[in-house]
Amino acid sequence: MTLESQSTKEKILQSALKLFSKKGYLGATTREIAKDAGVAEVTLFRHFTSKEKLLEGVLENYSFLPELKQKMPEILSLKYEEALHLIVKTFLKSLLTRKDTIKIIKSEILTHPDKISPFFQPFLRELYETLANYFVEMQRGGILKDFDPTLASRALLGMVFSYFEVEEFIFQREGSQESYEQILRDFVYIFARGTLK
Amino acid sequence: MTLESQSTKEKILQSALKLFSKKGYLGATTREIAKDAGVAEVTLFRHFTSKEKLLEGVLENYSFLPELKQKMPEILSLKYEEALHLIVKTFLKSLLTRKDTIKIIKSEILTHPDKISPFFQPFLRELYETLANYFVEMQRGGILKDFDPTLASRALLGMVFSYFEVEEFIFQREGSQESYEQILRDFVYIFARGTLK
Amino acid sequence: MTLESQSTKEKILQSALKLFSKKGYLGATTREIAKDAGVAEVTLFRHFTSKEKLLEGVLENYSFLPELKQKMPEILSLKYEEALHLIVKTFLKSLLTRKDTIKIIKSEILTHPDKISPFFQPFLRELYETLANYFVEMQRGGILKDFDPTLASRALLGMVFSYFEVEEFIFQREGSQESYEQILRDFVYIFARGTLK
Amino acid sequence: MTLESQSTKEKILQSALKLFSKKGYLGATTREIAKDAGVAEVTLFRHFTSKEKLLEGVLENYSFLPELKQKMPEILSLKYEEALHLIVKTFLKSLLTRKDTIKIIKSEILTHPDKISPFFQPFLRELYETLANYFVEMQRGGILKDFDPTLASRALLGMVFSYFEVEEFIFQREGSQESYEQILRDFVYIFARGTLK
DNA sequence: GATGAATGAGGTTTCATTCAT
DNA sequence: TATGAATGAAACCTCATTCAT
Repeated sequence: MTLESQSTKEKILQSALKLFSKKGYLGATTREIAKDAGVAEVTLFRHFTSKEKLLEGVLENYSFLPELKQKMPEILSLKYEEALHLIVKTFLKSLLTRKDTIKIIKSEILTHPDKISPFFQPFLRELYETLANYFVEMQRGGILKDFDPTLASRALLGMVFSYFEVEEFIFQREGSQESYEQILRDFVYIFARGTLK
Repeated sequence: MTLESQSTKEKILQSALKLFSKKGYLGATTREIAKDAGVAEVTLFRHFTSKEKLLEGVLENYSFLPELKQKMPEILSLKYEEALHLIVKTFLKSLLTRKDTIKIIKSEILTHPDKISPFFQPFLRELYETLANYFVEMQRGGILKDFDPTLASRALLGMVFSYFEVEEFIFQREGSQESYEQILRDFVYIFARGTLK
Repeated sequence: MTLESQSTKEKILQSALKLFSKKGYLGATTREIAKDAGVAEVTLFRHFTSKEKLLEGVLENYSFLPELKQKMPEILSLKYEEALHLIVKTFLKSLLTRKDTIKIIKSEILTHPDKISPFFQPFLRELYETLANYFVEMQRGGILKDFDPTLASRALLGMVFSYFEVEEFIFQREGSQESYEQILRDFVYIFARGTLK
Repeated sequence: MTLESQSTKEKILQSALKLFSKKGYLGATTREIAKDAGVAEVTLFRHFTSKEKLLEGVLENYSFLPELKQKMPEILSLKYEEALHLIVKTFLKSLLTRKDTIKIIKSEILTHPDKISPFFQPFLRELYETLANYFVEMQRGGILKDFDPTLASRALLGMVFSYFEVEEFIFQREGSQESYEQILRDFVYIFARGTLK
């Protein structure tokens, strides 16, 4: 029973993620989400009270996980340029994996800032912080120049994110991890030269 | 007559831009757009046939202009780092000016790719091309290293755009030109060092 | 001027006849009638005040003319069966000529009885009367049996009208005068035998 | 459940029949149909998807039934003139019963031939056929002259239908079965004399 | 927990018509 | 006389949601 019901909820969430990301929050109707999930429309409301709660559910459920943090020890043991490469590779991988969620965030931040921001801002801050800490470490080690570490984080991640955004959403290119490999190398090369002492 | 009518059309377009960017295409109703423009709802349809045509009108009307190109001569006469600074400054200025249009593009690309892409892709390609040409010039002059010029364009503009995006849309920080000044300097510094021979 | 204006009015009436008969009174819009007539929509209202007045105009303008009456002398000089044949032939010809008007009458009598009846009832009554008078004449001459002459008129015309109706409107068969020739002969034959002494 | 729902659907169909026949398809609004049926407007759309489907529903639901066929054995056992009388009486009864449906057919055939024809043509053909078969039988028995049996069917039914049409729809006379009795007798008398050997 | 039936509110769009020129 | 621009009213239809089972 609990299992059954969990799975029902899960099915609804998956359909919602799929359809919200394809048609936007307003464009996807509860009717079609329910149909896609194979349940009656009312059942959706049993589980989520309102469409907005469903959106929240989707965002919570599929929230980013700090995979980067988990890789931090490995990163610290690598040479600077290799470390940067691992960082952006991990970042890009998570972007590709969360592509649907990112679509929703991008298209709903405008109309539901109150729903999106509280969940997305902390993630961003922590991401920047984590990377900035790494830069501070390296600056202390005398390896890097004395730049604003948070700003540099945003520069590096920004290059990657913007590239990803344009490729996937503007040019609609469905890139694979591998297809991004060389680009990441080039970005890292420029950034590394620009920040090394 | 023509003047009157143009101004009516213009008023509708402005209201549409405002409301589409605030509430999204589906979230903004023709009723409130008309009301905001101070005309009857039917009048809107006399001028645009359908809501979709209105969206097209908004996008066409407020289309980006290659202000960068116009500045190219001046850019070529400056020292590399100063040139980069002028480039990103011009770019950011246009982002801030077109903020509402960008909002619409970001949130509707998902659900109206057919409407948005044809108008946005060429602009992007030309933007990258223009900047890449500058890099090629500088590489020929022996000033820059031998990197992929288009990719580098995207790296530089990506940093700026991503920063702009996060500030304005995620952190909702209504930044002025001036408030971005130092950040642009820092980005340019990193990028310049990373690309100079 | 008067000529010009008459011709404008006439063009509108023709377009209205055409479109009312194709799409019904409600189905045809003033916009498309005006467009078909090659005038601005407002011009139509200059000439007819309202859509209803336009319908009246169409009905008046194209009203049936008692072509039968004009043929009465000839009819009286013919043998009974030949006379009947000329009568139904004349009747059918007028049906085929007025087909569009008949369409309108059939489809609008329901929703505009007040507009249609006053114009159509007198015509019918006169038609029946005229034919009945002929029957009375022939009964007095001892040629025909002693039946109700008006009822017999309606029987004869009813056969023809019903056939016409089914062919043209139900089976959509655009018949020519000639294609009806034999059918009329058969109808007349049955009716003649049924009424002759 | 099923019963409840059937009754709701039935109520809507009845109101639609009533209002379509009174005001025409375009003249009757879904709003008033729903109101007349005592349900919300949306409910109407839950059951019929679109106004056109509702029209189809009305036509299907109230389709003519070949009551004539059922009476065929009795007819065959009667004398010719009595047989004809029973035939036209049955026909007229069905016309009076289906008056509303006939109104709709008459007024919408023009604008919805695709909806009406497929449902009405087969009925007509079968009606003509059934009656023609009777005439053929009688011709074989040497009782009737050698005329085209289908044409004769249309002549007989045409007289009756046309009379009905003019009375009910043009003269708006709401006739009862009885009021038609004598007229039918007269029609039958003429037709019988005209076709008997 | 799940659902078929029902709904109030509101969406885009079209219509006949008027105003000002 | 003729018209381009504007409109109030209302059309069909859809949405998220509730009720009763």
